[in-house]
Amino acid sequence: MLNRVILIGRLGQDPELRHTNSGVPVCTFSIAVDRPQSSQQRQSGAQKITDWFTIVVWQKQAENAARYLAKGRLVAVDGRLQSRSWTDQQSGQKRTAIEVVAETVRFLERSEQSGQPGDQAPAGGGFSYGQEISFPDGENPDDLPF
Amino acid sequence: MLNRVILIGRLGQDPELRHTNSGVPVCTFSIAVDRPQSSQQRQSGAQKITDWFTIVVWQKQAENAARYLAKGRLVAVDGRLQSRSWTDQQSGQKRTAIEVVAETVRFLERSEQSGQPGDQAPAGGGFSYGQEISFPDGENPDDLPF
Amino acid sequence: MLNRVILIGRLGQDPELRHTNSGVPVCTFSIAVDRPQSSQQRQSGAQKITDWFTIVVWQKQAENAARYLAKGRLVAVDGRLQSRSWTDQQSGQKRTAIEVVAETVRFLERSEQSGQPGDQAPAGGGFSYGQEISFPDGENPDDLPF
Amino acid sequence: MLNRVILIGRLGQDPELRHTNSGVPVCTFSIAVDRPQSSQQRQSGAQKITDWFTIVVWQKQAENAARYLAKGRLVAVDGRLQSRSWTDQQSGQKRTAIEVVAETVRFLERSEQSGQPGDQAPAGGGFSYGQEISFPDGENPDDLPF
DNA sequence: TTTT
DNA sequence: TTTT
Repeated sequence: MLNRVILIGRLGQDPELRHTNSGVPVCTFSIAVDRPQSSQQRQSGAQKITDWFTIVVWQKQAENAARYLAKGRLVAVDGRLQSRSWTDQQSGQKRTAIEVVAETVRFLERSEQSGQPGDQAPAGGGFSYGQEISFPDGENPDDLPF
Repeated sequence: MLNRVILIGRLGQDPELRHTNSGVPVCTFSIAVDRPQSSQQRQSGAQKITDWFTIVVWQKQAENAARYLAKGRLVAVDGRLQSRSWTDQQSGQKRTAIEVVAETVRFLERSEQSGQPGDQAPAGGGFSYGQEISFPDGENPDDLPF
Repeated sequence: MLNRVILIGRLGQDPELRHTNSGVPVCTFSIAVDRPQSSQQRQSGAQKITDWFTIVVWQKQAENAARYLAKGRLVAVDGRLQSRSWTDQQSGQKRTAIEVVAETVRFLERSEQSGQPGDQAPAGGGFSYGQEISFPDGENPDDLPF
Repeated sequence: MLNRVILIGRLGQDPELRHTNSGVPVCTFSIAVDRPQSSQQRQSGAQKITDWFTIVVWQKQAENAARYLAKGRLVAVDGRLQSRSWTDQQSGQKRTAIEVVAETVRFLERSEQSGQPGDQAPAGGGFSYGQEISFPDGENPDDLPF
């Protein structure tokens, strides 16, 4: 009934852009979120614990994420948790994945440079540091293409 | 760096209480969270989609959750997302589970009656409708006992 | 850049429905949110502390809130914080109010009965317990009518 | 019963550190949070709308905030909303302020340099970019010293 | 009152 | 798999 997730973390890899059968863009990437350590833990040299989450964005912000985000970038994600179940073909076991479907993705660092040749911010400053990628879809008639 | 999840949903089964090797109580349960449907979807008779999430609570609130919650109860959970990875013994595959470690669990319905014989709210009203279960642990030296 | 608020509380009064000059419905109500008390505080008979917040909902959910909510009802609100400044006519002082603009409002209790004569849930179950009021506006060209 | 706020914004001024009568450190600062604009609004040259919020942090993180934050810095705040009422001495009117009591404050930008002479990060890297300020108090026996 |  |  209520379902809200907010995360700040860094992309572990460049984002991946796909399209549903009907052509709707979907972008996925994973982010690393460090678990808070007490100063005691830090001082004792305890190893840092990192949680990894899969983020899914749709439509326009999918395209923007694919264009402007890259491995290592820091982002803030505001969205909802979603569970997806399927039967593993190999083992016949039922498995479940949990992903964060982002409503908004905020870039928390200026991308000094495009990670890929040809990647350019639109003229006129259409896309810049700290800007909201756009707005969520919320209702996607199509299944995820993966 | 920032990791926050808020969910409202209903328990799919009675909660399970376990203890770590060092005796720390941990309670787990899963909740069903209905995905919002547009009124159009509702009217068209589209089937309701439900996401299932595993909730983990520690220490005192673990004991309280085990005592006062039961299948079907409505709760609000405020916590953080956590990923846990392991290698499946069967297939040798690496797998990951994502759980919500609750800081607070709120009961949103009066429990008309205890689900288990012997379950009683403490005298003096120590535990009542809409009350916070207690406070989070945040730093659990022990691994999950499962 | 990121702005998210989630509250669960009870209406202090019946909601008020107004309309902007261009006819857009806006509903406001205030909710009481109890501050968590430690069991120690409770046992020591410390008086309960309650925070009061103003909730603003727009458009369709404004109408629904006005129709189905009433003093005393328990709701979950997911939205964003907003500050509004004006100059007090009396004193000439600049003042600021902070409100929660709700994206979604969830009814956490079945409304056993309408609070007002004539208030009826639409036939066909269009509006029921635990349902999302509708979806947010997000962009309101008109100022608040108060 | 549930009360959660997450904000990302920039400090409008340097933070202020005070102490309660019993010596507990409290730090306050205000942050500017830009309201999202559609690209249409941006292109039409609509003026940016900014909401201002007061953040309150206690104890250790109060000291850290006072030491490491400064006007203009970008922070993520995770906390709870609080209302505070008092009677204005001038007018005799009852007034209310709403503040965000931060549980955690994250610095989202490297502070290239201390804003104040004498401000130095502790040797040994005790306090660095992207680190959590510390943990909240939650129960402050003393009133705010202002 | 901030910043890009 | 990230980053400081």
